[in-house]
Parts: sequence; C-alpha cells; structure tokens
Amino acid sequence: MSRTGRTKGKSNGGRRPQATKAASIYDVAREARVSVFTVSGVINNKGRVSATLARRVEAAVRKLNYRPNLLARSLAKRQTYTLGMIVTDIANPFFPQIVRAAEDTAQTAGYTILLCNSDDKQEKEARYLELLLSRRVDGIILNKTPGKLSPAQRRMIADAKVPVVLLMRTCPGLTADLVQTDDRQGALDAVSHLARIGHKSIAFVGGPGGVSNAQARRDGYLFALESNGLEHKPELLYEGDYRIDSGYRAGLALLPRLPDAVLVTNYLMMVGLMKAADEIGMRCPEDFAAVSFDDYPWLGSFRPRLTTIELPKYELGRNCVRVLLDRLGGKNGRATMVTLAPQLRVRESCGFMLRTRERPPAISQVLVS
Amino acid sequence: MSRTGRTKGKSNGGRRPQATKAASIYDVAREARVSVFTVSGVINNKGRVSATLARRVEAAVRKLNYRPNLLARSLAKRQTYTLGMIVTDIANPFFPQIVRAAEDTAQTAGYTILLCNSDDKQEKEARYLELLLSRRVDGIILNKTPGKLSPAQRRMIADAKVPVVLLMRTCPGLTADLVQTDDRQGALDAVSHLARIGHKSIAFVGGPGGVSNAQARRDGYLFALESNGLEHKPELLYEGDYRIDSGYRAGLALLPRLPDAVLVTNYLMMVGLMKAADEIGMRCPEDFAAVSFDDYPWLGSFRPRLTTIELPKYELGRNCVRVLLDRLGGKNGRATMVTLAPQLRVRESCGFMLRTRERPPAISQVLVS
DNA sequence: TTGTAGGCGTTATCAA
DNA sequence: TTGATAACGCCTACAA
Repeated sequence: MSRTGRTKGKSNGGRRPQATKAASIYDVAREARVSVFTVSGVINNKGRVSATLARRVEAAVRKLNYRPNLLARSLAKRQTYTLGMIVTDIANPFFPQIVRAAEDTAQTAGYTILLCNSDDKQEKEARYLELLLSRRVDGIILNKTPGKLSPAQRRMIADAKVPVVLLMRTCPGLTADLVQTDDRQGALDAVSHLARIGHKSIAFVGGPGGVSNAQARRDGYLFALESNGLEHKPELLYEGDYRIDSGYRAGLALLPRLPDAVLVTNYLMMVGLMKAADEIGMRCPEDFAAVSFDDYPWLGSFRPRLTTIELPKYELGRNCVRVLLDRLGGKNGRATMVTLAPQLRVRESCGFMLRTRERPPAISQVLVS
Repeated sequence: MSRTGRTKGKSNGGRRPQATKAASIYDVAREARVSVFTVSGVINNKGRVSATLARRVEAAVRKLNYRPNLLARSLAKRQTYTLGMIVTDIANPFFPQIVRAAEDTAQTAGYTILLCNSDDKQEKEARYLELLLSRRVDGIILNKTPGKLSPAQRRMIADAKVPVVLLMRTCPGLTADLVQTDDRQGALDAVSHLARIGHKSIAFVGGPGGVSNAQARRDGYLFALESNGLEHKPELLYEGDYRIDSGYRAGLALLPRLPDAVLVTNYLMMVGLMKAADEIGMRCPEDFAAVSFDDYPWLGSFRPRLTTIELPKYELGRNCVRVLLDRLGGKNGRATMVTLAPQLRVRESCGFMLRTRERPPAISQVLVS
C-alpha cells in the first residue's frame, strides 16, 4: 500500500467532525498538491522551493493547523535539540539562577533543558545519565556527585559521543569541559579580608570531601592563613555537606571555641550556623565575624547583613551551555576550562564596620554594597 | 534491500575498532538469532518469550551494550514520558521546590520534566506552549501569565489532547485542572493575626492584576479588614508584581504613611520592602509590623525573623504531576481543583513578642517556630 | 525545482 | 511462542 493512501481507511464517513489526529507532513502535501519534499523544504525554509508552491504549502499548513512532530524530526536527524542538566538539587538556592541562565541560553539557540536532581547520590545520577543518553540528548551539563564515574559509564558516554560539561565539580578520570569559579581565590579573598580587619583565629566550615570546589575552598583557606601569618588550628576546621543541618552542627561545634571569625563555604550552611549561634546566644558580628559563599538578592535586607564571596551564577549557567553548543558546532579540541572570578561583597557580618572606620581598601575585587 | 542487511556496507574491514554507531534492536536480534519482536518482548518484559530466547537476547544486549532509543519508542507509541513545565521564573525562590517536587513525582512514574521560563510574558509563554506541543509532551504544568489564551492556543491544546494543569493561577476561558493554595484564607489568617495582636491600620502589597492568586489574597485582606472591624484605606494598598523592585517601591510609598503593619504577599516583595524600610530608617517590628507570604528555611536565621503564611510548595508540585498522571491514566471527568491550606508561621516581624506576653492562641493552623 | 523512496529505531498487527 | 512487516512522521540522497 502506498504511503499517501494510508489514512484512507480512517475517514469517518459522515459522522460529526470529531477530534481528528494531528496532521502530518503527508496531509499537508496532499492538501497542497505537492510532495513531502516540498513541504519539508518550505517548513525548514531551505529556499529551494518556488514561491508559488511555497504559498500553497503555507496555506495548507495554516488550514490543517500543521505542526511538525519534533520527535520524528529528531529521530530522522539524530539530533534532539535537548540538553540534559543534572544538578544535586534545584531547591538549593545556588542552582536556580544557574539553571535559569542555562535555559535562557539554550532557548536562544533552539535548545530545551531536561532537568534532573541527583541529590548527590551516585545511584540517582547513574540512572539519570542513562536516561539522558537513551533520550539521545545532544549534550549534558553535569554537577557531579562526589566520586568517579564507573568505567562502564565512561564508555557509555564516550560511545554515545555526547559532549559533557562539568559544572563546579571536576570528575576524576573524566576528561571533559569544565565550567567553575575560582574557589581557591574566593576563600583566599575572604580570609585575607578577615585578617586585614584584624581577626586572628578564623574557623572554616567546608564542603563535602571528594568535591573539587570544596577542596579548592579549603586550600584557599589554608593558604590564606599561612600567607597572613595566622596559625592553623585543626579544631577550627569543620567538614560539612553544603546543607543547612551540617552548618548547624558546625556552629554548635565551632562557635563555643570562640573563634574571631568563621568562613562558611555556602549559604545553606551559613543559615544553619546562624541558627546555632542563636541557640548558643552568640551574635554576629558582635561575638564573631562571618563571611559566607554565594550571594543572594535578599542578603542585604536582613540582619546581620552577610559579607559574602559572590559566585557569578548566571554566568556559570550561560557558559555551560555555550561550551556545549561549541562542541555541537563541531569544535573538536581538547577539554576546555572556564574559571570565573568570584567577588568579595563586604557588608556587616565580617565586622568590618565594628573594627574600623576607614572605607574598605581599594582593591578592585572588593565591592561594598 | 532487506532491513537486517542494512549495516553490511558499513563494516570497517580490518580497521581498528572505531567508535561505531549505537546498536539498534536489529543488531541485537541478529546477534541473538531471533526476531525484533522477541527482543522487544524481552526488553519490555512482556513475558511472552521463552526463557531460552530471553537469555540469548539478554546476552546479546549486554554484549552490544544495547540501549533502546527512547525517541523511536516515543514516536511509535505516541507517548514521550515527558511533562512540560512553564513557570514564570525558576530563579524566583517560590518555584524551585515546586519544580523539585514535580520532578521527584514525575521521575517515580518514569516521566521527565522539560523546564521553561515565561518571565510572565505572554509571548514567551506562547512560544513555549507551541514548542511543548511540537515535542509531543504528555502533559503540561502551566503557571499562567496574566491574561487569557488566544482561541487559537486553546484550540491547539484541545486538538493535541494534552492535559494541562494550572499551577497557582487560573486562566480565564480555559477549563483545566487547577492546583493552588487557599490564598484568600492565607491573607485572612495573616490580617486576623495582625488584628488580634492589636494592629489597626494594616497596609497591603499585592501581586499583579490579572493573576488569580493576587486577587484572592487581596480579597482575603479586604474581607479580613471588614470582619475585624478595621477601616480600609485605599492609600494603604499597593499593587506590585511579585518582584523585588516593586516591593521596594511599595515600601517607599507605604511606610511613610506609618501603618501599624503591612502584609506583603510574597517574599521577593518583602525583600524589597525591607530595603526601603532601611533607607527610610524604619525598623521592623519596632516601627511597623510585617507578615509576608512564602516561607523559607533561612527565614528563622536572620532578623527580623519573618512571620509568614507558608505555602506548601512541595505539595503543590507533587499534586500537579499527580493530577496530570491521573489524566494520562485515563481519568476522564470534569476539571479538578486541588486547594491546599496555607499555614501561619508566627515569628517576630509581626510584633507578636512586642505586644503580648501570652503564648499564641491555640488555633490549629497557627504554628510558632 | 520537484518528486520518489529509503532510512531513523521502535512498537504493534497479523500470520504462521 | 515467534516472525515478518507495516506503521509512527520526518529528513534526504538520488532521480527526474
């Protein structure tokens, strides 16, 4: 049976106009009395069609309310115009703006974002990775869970020839593009700022082991202590997991040791630490100074106004997609690394206003808001 | 040429093992010396295959590292296992947890979420709506922009026979399932609480006109004033757009009129209002009391500790997907409405601690944290 | 410039 | 139970 005749048996002889199935390219072709080639050419305006036929096709498209089936197109072209994005948890306020930026950038290029939450669990991540490949996404943005990918996973990704860009976290054993912030520098700036103000014993609440940015922040902290001639006291270093509760526990553990200041390496842990401070009855910045990572629009509206190391979240998301699009565009070189500069935002929690009446030092990276 | 022979011409005679294209179901069938029917049966374990053949198929699948192409499957089954979700802006902290819940719930049922941001612009929304339909999503979660859908859009959706669930905002002219919170009740609770404490003149910062939940919150406010015997002063009512800046402007406009209290109908506007208060030099709760909508884990850690009307965000997202899955499961009745109860969370910004020494009244919906 | 026919990788129908 | 074979809806060499 010829292709064009395939709907004949389904004509609803005389019954009332019922919801018919969506028109296909064949229906349009028949309506416009042209071939599917012509229709396809018009739709993807490849310009190889005469104006007359094009008009006829367009009329038919409008009449039948034709809308190309992107699934079929993807299958035929082996390209889905879809990017997979795996983050630990979109509900962590660090991610929404990154995702937003990724979506914006992707959308501009005709791509769509499939969002997944790994909860920092390798098992969930593995499932999603497989799913994304099965769905034939064109690229993957991966905020890797701690730990490496299995050889099978690496082979899977390589076989699929899908570009992967790592977001904020490297993955041992996986050579891939990477978009991150300069976390070592961020921690360094934070500690240097605290030292400059006069704080001596500076505590540190870090991220989970095995996460590259946590390592970098910790390195920056340790290096900064040393270069500022401050003693490193191991009992002032706490390893958290970037979630509220670990920050709370860190507060309970660290604050009773009466550090001058504490550097908390993300916002959620800072939230937990402040809760602990409340319970203990210590106030910031009067009883201890604090600087945290990640800045948010609401930080200036509540007390204590947090001094932070702002990470350019929107830029992170945008660059992830850009890197991916470059690869999809045929760029074939070795793995790229984009490292964005963090920025110290001085407010009040660091005790700056308490300890000095000067304006902050004129360092270009310092910004008072 | 027969189907099974189609890859013959591509054998790379003797060259080094190069990245070959992914195995298809035909390859597996050939390897296992069975038909594609058998392979398909095993993969989707339809149980109609003998154990012997099943074993052979499984071995072949492992050997070839076969992974079914979900695109092809979707095309054939006319089902994509994908849900589209259009929110105004994932970077608005109201949405991440809703999206997270939707993703969790969807994932459990084998569905994936395609995320879109409309920025409250009808034009962007329209583009996304078309895109989602072209991609043949199985269902759509829609946080509608103000304004109605065009007749063409409504027809488009109806023709596609794709279930749509509205999130937090009704859409005039569109009969669809709806998942929302009881916003009128929320505003009512907030104002009643303020009145109970003794506040007389209560200002209001509302959401954008044309958004149903903004209307409901406003209705609740007005009704609460009346039923508490308080005068409604139009100059204490400000219409914002749920974004920070409008809250700021609201603060500049309202606070100089020295209201006893102000009800701000979302968090972002509250952030803006607090900024305005800072600039004006008014303090909360000493100079004015405040209650806002939306609760977040960090609100208890900073000052003033906000008294809020918590909206069950996770439940919202979960119910959206549930409603959709019900429809996909064949549920065919008329439009459903799920309305979730908000909850007053008393902290300090309402001035409760200032004005009374009693414990809060024993109303079940009141929760002190 | 336009048309024809085969391929994309599944599922589903109908015989065997 | 299995196996051919036709959809699914689009793209695209290759022909005309």
